[in-house]
Amino acid sequence: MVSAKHFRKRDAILTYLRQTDTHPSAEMVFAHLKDEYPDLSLGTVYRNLGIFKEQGLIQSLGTVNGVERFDGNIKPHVHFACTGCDAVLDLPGLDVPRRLPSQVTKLVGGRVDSFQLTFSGLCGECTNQNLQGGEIA
Amino acid sequence: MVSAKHFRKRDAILTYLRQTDTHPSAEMVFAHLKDEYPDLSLGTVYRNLGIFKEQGLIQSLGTVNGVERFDGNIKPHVHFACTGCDAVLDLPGLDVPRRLPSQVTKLVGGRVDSFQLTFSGLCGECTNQNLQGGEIA
DNA sequence: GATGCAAACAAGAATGATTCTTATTTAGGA
DNA sequence: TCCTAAATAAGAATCATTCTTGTTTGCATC
Repeated sequence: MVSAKHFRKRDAILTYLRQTDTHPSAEMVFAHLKDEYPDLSLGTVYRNLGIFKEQGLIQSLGTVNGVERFDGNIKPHVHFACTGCDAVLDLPGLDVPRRLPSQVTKLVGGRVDSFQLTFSGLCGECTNQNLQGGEIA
Repeated sequence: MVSAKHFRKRDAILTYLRQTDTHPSAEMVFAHLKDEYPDLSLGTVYRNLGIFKEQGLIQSLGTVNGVERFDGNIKPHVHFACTGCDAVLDLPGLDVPRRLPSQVTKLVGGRVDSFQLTFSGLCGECTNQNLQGGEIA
């Protein structure tokens, strides 16, 4: 049995990361799983996120507003980060330049493992809210 | 006089960021300027980096190993981060795809302000060290 | 079924980067 | 000279993240 009782919480963390498209932080993962696993601790989430990252099962998107965000989808793809609501969205269908990594390898003279392309700005929702309300402060 | 005595340290911070290509952290800026300004405080560096960032005079490259790195060059360009020695290098001459931002704007339905493309891996120096010594631990 | 071991875990302490607070100093104008 | 606002130093406070310690769980062996 791959998913023994022993690994229930660990599996739940990984499963959630693979299901969601919210690119959650450790805190967000914790909040989501707290209902189903009332005795889950934030430390356990952090530890397992670290393990998954090390194993290459998930990827880190770097920090948004000082908080690290994670992605269960490890295929290279492009992200958009909203500076208004801190949402992180996938940008599917955007082709990532294929030639670039090998160009980089030549330039650096080392080894290129991965890359990360993130656009940032205001998402549609935040833009609309700004236009309607006008109450930014 | 634009650069009054009052703004000496502030100017020094910005000037250093514009001169160097090391993409320093707050701590690194502080260490560099400490010689010339012995009574500079780390808090002043942080505060001014924040101000510059807000004013768009510098850009943040996000965190490398949990530490935020800054760049005095605000023109869009590509970076390489070495996971071995935490160096961050410019990759000049790499063309950033021009069509992408407008594509993103359409997809997101909001506003795109900037993007960030960072490759990561082992730089040439770290690769050589690994090959020679073999002593990674 | 009892025993021992190793992985997983909870809880909270500790760390480290970053921000905030407070009181002081400086520059420039009235 | 006096006043005001910006800049500053120093250290306290905060917050995300990691580490430590002791406990529990599952599994293999007896």
